[in-house]
Amino acid sequence: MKLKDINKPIGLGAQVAEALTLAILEGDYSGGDQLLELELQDYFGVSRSPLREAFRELEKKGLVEIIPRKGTFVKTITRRDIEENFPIRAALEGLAAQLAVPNLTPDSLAMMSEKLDGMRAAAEREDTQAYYSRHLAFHELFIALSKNRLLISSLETLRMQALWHRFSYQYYQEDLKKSLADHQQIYEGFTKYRNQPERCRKMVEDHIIIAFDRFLTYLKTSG
Amino acid sequence: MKLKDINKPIGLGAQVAEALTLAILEGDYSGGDQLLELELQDYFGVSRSPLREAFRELEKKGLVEIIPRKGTFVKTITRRDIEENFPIRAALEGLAAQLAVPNLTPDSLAMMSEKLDGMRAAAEREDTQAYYSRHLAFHELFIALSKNRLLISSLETLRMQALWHRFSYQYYQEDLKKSLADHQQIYEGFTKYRNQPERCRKMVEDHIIIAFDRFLTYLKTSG
DNA sequence: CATGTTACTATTGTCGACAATAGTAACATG
DNA sequence: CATGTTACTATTGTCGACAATAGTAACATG
Repeated sequence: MKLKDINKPIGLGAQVAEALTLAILEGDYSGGDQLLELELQDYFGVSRSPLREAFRELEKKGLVEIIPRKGTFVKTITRRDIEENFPIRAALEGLAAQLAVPNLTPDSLAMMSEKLDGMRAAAEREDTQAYYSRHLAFHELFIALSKNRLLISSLETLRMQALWHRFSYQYYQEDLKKSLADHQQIYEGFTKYRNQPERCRKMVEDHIIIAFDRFLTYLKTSG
Repeated sequence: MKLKDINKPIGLGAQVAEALTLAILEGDYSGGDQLLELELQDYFGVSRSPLREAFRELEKKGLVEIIPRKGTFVKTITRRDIEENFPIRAALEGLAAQLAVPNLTPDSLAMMSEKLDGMRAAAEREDTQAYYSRHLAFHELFIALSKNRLLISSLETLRMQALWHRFSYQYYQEDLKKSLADHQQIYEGFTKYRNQPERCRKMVEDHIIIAFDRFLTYLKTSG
């Protein structure tokens, strides 16, 4: 029998951390903004202990920088940050794909196909929002199948930062058709190359690098 | 002109975190041990605030696990942890090598050669301790040359965990000659394949995977 | 004896107060 | 006027106290 984790108690610190994470991801703060303890203390109605705990949590996620004796500041996303993030994600998602191959079951392939259908539907009605979240879920599928917990959690952090970048450049609209075709190919690759993990790795890695290139091109032409 | 970072003030929390990090890495604690606030409060002569801050720091480094309402516990290193760590490190150090290639200067190659000499000297007098620390420095050279700060800091964490593993299995003695030959080859690879970053990547990645295999074999035959 | 309840203890969670510091503004000095 | 000094304010750092909880032991109940 498999027992589910009993739900952990969630303290004030964790709650505040979650609220602040959302606020930052949604762009309520600008890079460089200081998170003032006194102010947030009033806002959330908690004392400074859980607040500072929350700050640590945010630091771990890479959303803020804590400078001793000065304060906690929302990180500024620079182009360099993006350029540093992508190659790492490409390497690690590629690795995840490779490790996922031996764990691919008909079931999991069916789930991927399902997500793909959802993406296609969203693309057809040009619902970028829906497309994007399903696209994230698609990636999460094979990442989870890598069964490497350290890899999964590392990618979670890296991908959150990428998500944040995305929000910062919110006018960026993906070419949904191109992206869909890419993912269709990845799915087919997983079905075809069941005995070539290395090939699946390269496939996913290249996919992310190409998406990155498109993004960079967008930055150049629009900025 | 390049200005050096002015030295950041270092609070009690950071000091305690450093002391505890060393204690854990050196094996003063066993996996599963609880870090009691009251006890450490007496030991370090600080109050609980900086102590809890230190716990967060340790959690970020992956050395402890904080369970709400129960406490902070030293992580237990399992074989699975090691098995999860190595492939990620291999992928990322490989990437670091690839990114380092365009930044390789005669100077930096000379430094690598120097480190290599130090390793050779240590290997000849069978000084495993010295060999190991120089070996770490050798890797750090090309990691730094990747000039990708996110990659550098990610690898720092991953490599610390590996270091910790090593301490846990302290009877593991590397075959210094084999290891030295490997690194000699890596150095030569960097000098020869200056226009083949991909090749350097594969070279370093394979190196770590092979070292990992040796380690696993050791675990099997000795455990 | 099996189970439920209560009381107690050890520990973490949260709070508000005071200390220390960084940054700034006003003033003093030559 | 340029620089040094002092006083003040806003903010983070640290502390000790009380609250809440988890875990255990003792007891009660049928």
